[in-house]
Amino acid sequence: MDWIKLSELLYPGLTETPDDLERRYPPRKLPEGAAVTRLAPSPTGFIHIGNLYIAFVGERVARDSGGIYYLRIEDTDEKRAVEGGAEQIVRGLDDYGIRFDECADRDGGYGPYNQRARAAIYHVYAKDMVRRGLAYPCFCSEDDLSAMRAAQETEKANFGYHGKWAKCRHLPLETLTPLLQTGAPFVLRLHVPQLSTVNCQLSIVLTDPAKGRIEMPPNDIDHVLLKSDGIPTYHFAHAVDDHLMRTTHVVRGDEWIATYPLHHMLFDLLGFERPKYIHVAPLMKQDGGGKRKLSKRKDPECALSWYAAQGYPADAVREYLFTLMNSDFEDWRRANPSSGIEAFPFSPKKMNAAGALFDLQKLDDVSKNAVSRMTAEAVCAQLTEWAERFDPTFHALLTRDPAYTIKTLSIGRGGQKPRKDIARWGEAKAYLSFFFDELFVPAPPSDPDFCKAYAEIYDPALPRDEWFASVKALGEARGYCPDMKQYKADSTGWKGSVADASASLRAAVTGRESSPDLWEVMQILGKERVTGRLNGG
RNA sequence: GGCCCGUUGGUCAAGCGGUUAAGACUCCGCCCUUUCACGGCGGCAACAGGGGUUCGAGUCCCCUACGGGUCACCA
Repeated sequence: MDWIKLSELLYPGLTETPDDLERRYPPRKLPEGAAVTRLAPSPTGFIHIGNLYIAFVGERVARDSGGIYYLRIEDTDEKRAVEGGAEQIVRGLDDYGIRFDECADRDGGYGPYNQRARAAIYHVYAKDMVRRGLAYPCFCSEDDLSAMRAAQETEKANFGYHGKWAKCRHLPLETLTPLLQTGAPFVLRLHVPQLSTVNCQLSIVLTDPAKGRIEMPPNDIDHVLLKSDGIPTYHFAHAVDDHLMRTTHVVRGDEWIATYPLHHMLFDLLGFERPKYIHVAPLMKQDGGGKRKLSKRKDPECALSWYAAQGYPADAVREYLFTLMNSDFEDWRRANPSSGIEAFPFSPKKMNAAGALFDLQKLDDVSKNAVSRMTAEAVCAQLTEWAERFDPTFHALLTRDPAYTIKTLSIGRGGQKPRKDIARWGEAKAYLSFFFDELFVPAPPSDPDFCKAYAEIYDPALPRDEWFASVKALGEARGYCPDMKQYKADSTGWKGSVADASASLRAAVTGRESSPDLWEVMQILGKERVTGRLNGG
């Protein structure tokens, strides 16, 4: 076979060489040990919570080493591309503090950062591989391939385009030439060389900080390198791009482990130095007795947009994801409650090899803690922003008197033991309802007479202690024991305890069994509204 | 079916040949307390099963079971 001739037939007039590209994209000038990592999503516009999880890993590996974190859009599949999808991804990740040093509109000298725009680059390597007899055109149709697959199943052979099944592998130039001249569609396949030429390896080894040492048989499949539209498959693009963009650490989902032997072979054949790999296990979901991968179709919490709609603060989602990434994160956070997350000593080695089950209950807890550490002003700002998007009616109430709103959010905040009432902004409306007459839902108090009597003597000028005393005194006169210990020891003769008396007041004023500190609630509400509600109005 | 990976309480998990097998979430109880919370203390609850190796195994090896991934002109 005259491979040079074939390469000219395939890519006439293409004169650029791999060496030219080496010169155009020289090694980065970075300090020793600086890692270059990337996020490489498809521009579907949909961000999976797992994408964010992987993004954090890559971002931390780059940042912690003083390296580069960049975004490459893998738009090689037309069917999946969505208008504006790439921008949505950048914006969505930005909300969670993910920033890219390089991306489509911030070229760091290694672009373009969209794979479709790199077609000419891939063709240089494609032509070079054909010249070296490492790639060939394949004219098999979809039907041919499914027939092959069916035959392999009956013969119990390994699936895939390899060995005797690779029909187009040995087509002579005389057959190829007319086909190509008539413009018959073809894909370019890898021509797997004799194993002996690939360092005689009987097995290849992947060493991964998260997964340990994995040994696998070498690739023997003639995988597709370029699709019929001339755009590469993931595998070929991965090798070319991550080499040319000088990626040092490939952070990706562990579903790629199975194709690692192919990637290993591609890097070797192309003469590229292989990067390090960090394969991240998927986030799982409890499903009946077992667990499965979080699914875009079945699980709403799979989408990053869901967290925004629920009103989970971005910080909380990030904190939770970090607890899944490195299990000592929680201990670190307890010891360093106010440190920025970048101070946490993240390590890929500490990641679990198996997929972690995503637990919304735990997220709520983490989120409550995160919210409890925020100032009232910060809570107000985020809540208002959330409501503007997702609950306009509530937004109108919150912004009617911002100072008032901040007061309602200040109760029990800022001390050593802050309250933990809210996990997500979507819960805030119910939590704050009694502060707004439009939302207030009255509940009948257990002792309306007591409430009315208390309305007579309520004095907002009283400081908290004296206010307590006045509740106790009136309660005692009406049969409520003022001393909890005494009441617990012997309740005979009492209508209830001062706790019951308070509960009655709380019900009248807030319409609920539980609320923040009643004295402060009353202070904020003002005498008129308090006495009105105590009187059943 | 082939090839890989995984399996410690309901969940997240520490553990790196000798531990009373940490800690966190959930749930329950008690304490604190004017209430609601917060907080404190305590409780329930685990090494998938079977064989080895070893004085000794959650930790090393093998087998089985179960779970996951992959085997596209998708990434």
